[in-house]
Amino acid sequence: MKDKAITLSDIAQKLNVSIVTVSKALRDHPDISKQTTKLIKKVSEEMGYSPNLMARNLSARNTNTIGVVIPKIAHFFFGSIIEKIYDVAFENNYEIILMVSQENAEREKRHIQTLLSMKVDGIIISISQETKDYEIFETVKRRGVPLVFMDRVPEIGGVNTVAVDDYTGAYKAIEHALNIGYKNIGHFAGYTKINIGYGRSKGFVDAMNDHGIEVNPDWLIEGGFGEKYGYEAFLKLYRENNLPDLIFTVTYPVALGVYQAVHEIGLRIPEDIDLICFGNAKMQSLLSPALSCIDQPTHMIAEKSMEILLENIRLGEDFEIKKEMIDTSLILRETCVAKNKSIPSESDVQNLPAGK
Amino acid sequence: MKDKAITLSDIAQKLNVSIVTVSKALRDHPDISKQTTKLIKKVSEEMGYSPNLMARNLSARNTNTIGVVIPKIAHFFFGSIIEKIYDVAFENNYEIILMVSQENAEREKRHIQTLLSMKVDGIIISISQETKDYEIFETVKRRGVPLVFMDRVPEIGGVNTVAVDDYTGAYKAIEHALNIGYKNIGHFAGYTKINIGYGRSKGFVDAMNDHGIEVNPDWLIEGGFGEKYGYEAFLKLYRENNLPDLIFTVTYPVALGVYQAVHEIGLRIPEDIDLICFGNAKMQSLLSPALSCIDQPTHMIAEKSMEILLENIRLGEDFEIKKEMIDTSLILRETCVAKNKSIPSESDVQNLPAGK
DNA sequence: TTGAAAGCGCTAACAG
DNA sequence: CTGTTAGCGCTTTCAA
Repeated sequence: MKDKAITLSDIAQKLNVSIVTVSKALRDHPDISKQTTKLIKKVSEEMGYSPNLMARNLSARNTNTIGVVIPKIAHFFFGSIIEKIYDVAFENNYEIILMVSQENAEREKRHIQTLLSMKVDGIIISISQETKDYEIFETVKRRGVPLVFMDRVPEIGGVNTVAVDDYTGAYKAIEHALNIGYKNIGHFAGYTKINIGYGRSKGFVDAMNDHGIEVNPDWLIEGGFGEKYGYEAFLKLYRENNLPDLIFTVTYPVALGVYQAVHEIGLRIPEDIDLICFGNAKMQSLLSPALSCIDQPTHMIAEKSMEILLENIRLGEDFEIKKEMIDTSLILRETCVAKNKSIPSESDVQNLPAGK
Repeated sequence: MKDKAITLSDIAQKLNVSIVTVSKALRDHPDISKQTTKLIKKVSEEMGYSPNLMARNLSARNTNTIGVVIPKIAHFFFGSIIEKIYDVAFENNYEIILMVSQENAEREKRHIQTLLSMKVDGIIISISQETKDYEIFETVKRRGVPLVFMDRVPEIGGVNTVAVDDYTGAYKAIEHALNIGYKNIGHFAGYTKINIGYGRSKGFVDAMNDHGIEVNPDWLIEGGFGEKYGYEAFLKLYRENNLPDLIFTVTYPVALGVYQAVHEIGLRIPEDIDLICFGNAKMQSLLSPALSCIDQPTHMIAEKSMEILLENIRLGEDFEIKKEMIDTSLILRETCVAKNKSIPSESDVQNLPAGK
């Protein structure tokens, strides 16, 4: 009933040539004459030949495949990065094997092992929020598999990294807030053990201190990068009757959690509590009030990561480690634009992306 | 410099046993004694062995790998489905090869061919909005590769499908709108050539007609499933000075496009124009006003699709084609709750998902 | 220009 | 219980 897949040998038999000839012809090897190449291609097309990649990759040394490991996928930041990675891979004739760690270090490790077993040509990874053991990354390096850390970068040397300038982004945002009159500023910091949490948190603290304001430790809360954490952290402060005037959140899901809590309690933004977050998503401009943020250009992160990885793959041993730093920009919408007033700013009206 | 990967033969040599013994031991084959199995496992662990999946899959007949093709990824609906698919795959020890067609039929076809070449054990696909040629799906069937169509389903027989009950969902939503007093209802219908567009559109038309209201053709606009289309369709009606009272959009991104346009123009929802859409996303409850919608349970779609596919893989020829229909539910928030009034409903306060 | 031989790393069938 | 023999489908020498 079901067709068996056509193999090189089927084609060879039909044409009374050797398997090798067919193999070469299909890959436009100069050994084979134009004429036979053409014939062979035509026939294999007719027969519905499709190469067995397992076999091809077993004898060849490269798979034209890139492994990508991310912590989450139903998340604008990663979704957007992934989309771009897929596009760049497609243009360069690479396949992507995407793995999702769900912020779980154990799972992440298994995924990397699987990628090694799959003989991917290179790996791009954004580590989980709980990853502490970097041994597996050493293994990857030892295997000679090109590796790029993206956004969430561990503290190990000799690896490619593409990171966002978290520190400066946070610093400038807080500086802006101070300039418009805020003093009582809190920070929902996520995990400060991960570079992104650390950089953003440090930017916050330094900006405060540089402006002669001491950080209130009650308002500096660690926890996670998701909504639930923002929701709970806000409720905690609210119950303690100890709200700052402005909260700077480490990611935008954390800010959404705050919105949610604020809505439920019946408070108002920005009158009762004002907000700004690290990370952009097009939905933020549709929130009410529209959420201001520090924008990380996801497509650039994706492009840079792919660019570095592909070059590393191409050059192999000759490649020199690259550390890329991506700049952020402050996008002011309707939050964090004036202390204790709800003045919609004249700021950037976000245009819709063209390709939708 | 770089370590070569350890193979079975390396382990065999070190232990003075045959390759086969090692191979069997590592897979807990009953042939091998507990003791040697234990020893072999210990040693290969120490040596850092990781199986070569290319080789394994070439000699075995299955790859424990599932191919998934979707039109977009940076989109709540698909992102959410994909996340769940990854989870279910992980639990069942399958790997996922995810391909993104970007709503492009040509690309979709190439992706499917690649998946066949990769010898995936099965394929789940949500077809692109422009897919017309179904020949490739026949090829998949002929190859005997289990196939499940998810959400967007082509009109061909003899295939597994997991679809949402678009018709009933749309019908009930419109019925609700009519009940609360709306008569001038428009519909941004996307592509009605695809099942989801067709079903939703038909539900809309039938509900209207069944309640004795004729559909105004000016208010029934086709175009696409993305924001840009919603944005432009609304502007078109606005410029023509021909707005209905309520617009039912085929997807939630289309509704977001409308929000965007409405904001820019300076109109208000729901006073000037009211909205309801097909498809839920947690951000909708944070919009102002919170957007009412017809909820499609993404996790159930993902689970059902995987369940059917895995069973089809397990049973092979003995499997009987399944057609699954997923029910929707109406979630009323702050739009489409009362004609020409902005009354926040007492409706479902959406709780946060636990696992975030 | 073509093809025969060898092998990529692994598994399945059989025999000892 | 263990190992020998044959491949899986393809590519890469190397000889004709």
